[in-house]
Amino acid sequence: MPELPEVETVRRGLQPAMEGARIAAVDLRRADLRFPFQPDFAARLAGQRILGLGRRAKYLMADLASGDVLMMHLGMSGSFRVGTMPIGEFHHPRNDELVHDHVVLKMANGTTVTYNDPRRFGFMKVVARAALDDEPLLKGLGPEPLGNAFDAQALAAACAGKTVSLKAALLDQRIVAGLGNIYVAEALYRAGLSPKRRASTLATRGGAPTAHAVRLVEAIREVLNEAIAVGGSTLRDHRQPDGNLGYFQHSFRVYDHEGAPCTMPGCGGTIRRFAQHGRSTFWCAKCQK
DNA sequence: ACCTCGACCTGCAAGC
DNA sequence: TGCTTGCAGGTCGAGG
Repeated sequence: MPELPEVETVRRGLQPAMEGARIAAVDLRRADLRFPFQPDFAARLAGQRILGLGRRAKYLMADLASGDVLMMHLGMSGSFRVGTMPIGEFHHPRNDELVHDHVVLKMANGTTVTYNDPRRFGFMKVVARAALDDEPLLKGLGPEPLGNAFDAQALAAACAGKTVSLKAALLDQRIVAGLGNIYVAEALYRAGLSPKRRASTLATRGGAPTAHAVRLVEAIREVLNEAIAVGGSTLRDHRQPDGNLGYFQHSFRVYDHEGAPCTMPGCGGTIRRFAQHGRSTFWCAKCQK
C-alpha cells in the first residue's frame, strides 16, 4: 500500500469532495475490513459535516462537526473513488473490482466517496477527537518524517541501542511514521547506507547523531517530497482518487530494480534483492555500507 | 522490553 | 491450457 506519499496524494485528491461536505448516509457493504466496524460506525457519520481532512502517518483523519474523527487506513490495497464515473483516463473499473467496494459515503450534495480494498487490510474507525491522545492506533507513532520533530537527533535517539537492522527500524512506525518498504529502500540507497546495518550505528555511544543519521534524514525527506510532488507511486493496486496515476515509480532507483546497474555515479554495482524480515529488500551492496 | 515470525486477504505473474 | 507457488505498498499479536 500506500505509504506516506500515496496517502498524502489520496488526501489531497479527496479534499475537494470531502472538506465542507456533509455525509448524508453511509453504505457499509460488509461487516468488517481488517476488523469489524464499530456497531455505531455508520450512525456516527450520518448527517455529519466534514470540517477538514488531515493525515497522521498513513492514516487519513476526517474531522467531523460532531467532535468525532473518522480514521481511515488503506492497508495494502485500499483506494478511493470520487463519484460514479470511471476512474480516470488510464483506468476503468471492472465489474469484478466493484465487489471490493466496501464503504460508500453518500454526500449530501449527491457525490459519492467509495472505498475499495481487495485485500481488506485497511479499516475505518471513529474516535472522539478528545480521546485521540489515548487512541491505541496512534499512541506509539513516531514523528512525521516531514515535520519539524524529525531530525538527525530524534532519529539517532530512537535508534540508539537498537539491535535491529536499519531497514527494520525505518519500517517501525514508532521510530518514524509513514515509511514503508519502497521508501525505506529508496532512502537507504540515496543515503548510501546498508539495510543490514544495525540501527544503533546511527547514534554515538552518547546518543548523539552520527553523520549517517544526518544523511539518512535528508534522504528520507528528499525522497518523500519528490514522491509527493508527482502524486506518489502507482503499482498494481494504487491510483489517485481522480484516477490519474502517480509517477514516482518511474523514479525508483532500487525498488523493483533487481539486476539493474546501480546508477550512483562511478559505482558500477548491480542492484540486488534479498528477503529481510519477510519482505524484499533492494539494494546495491557496493555503494551502500 | 526486545525481536522474529506468522497471520490476516485477494489477485496476479511465473513456472511447470 | 490449467494448476501450483510465490509475491505484493501494512500491521498486529503471539511467542521466544
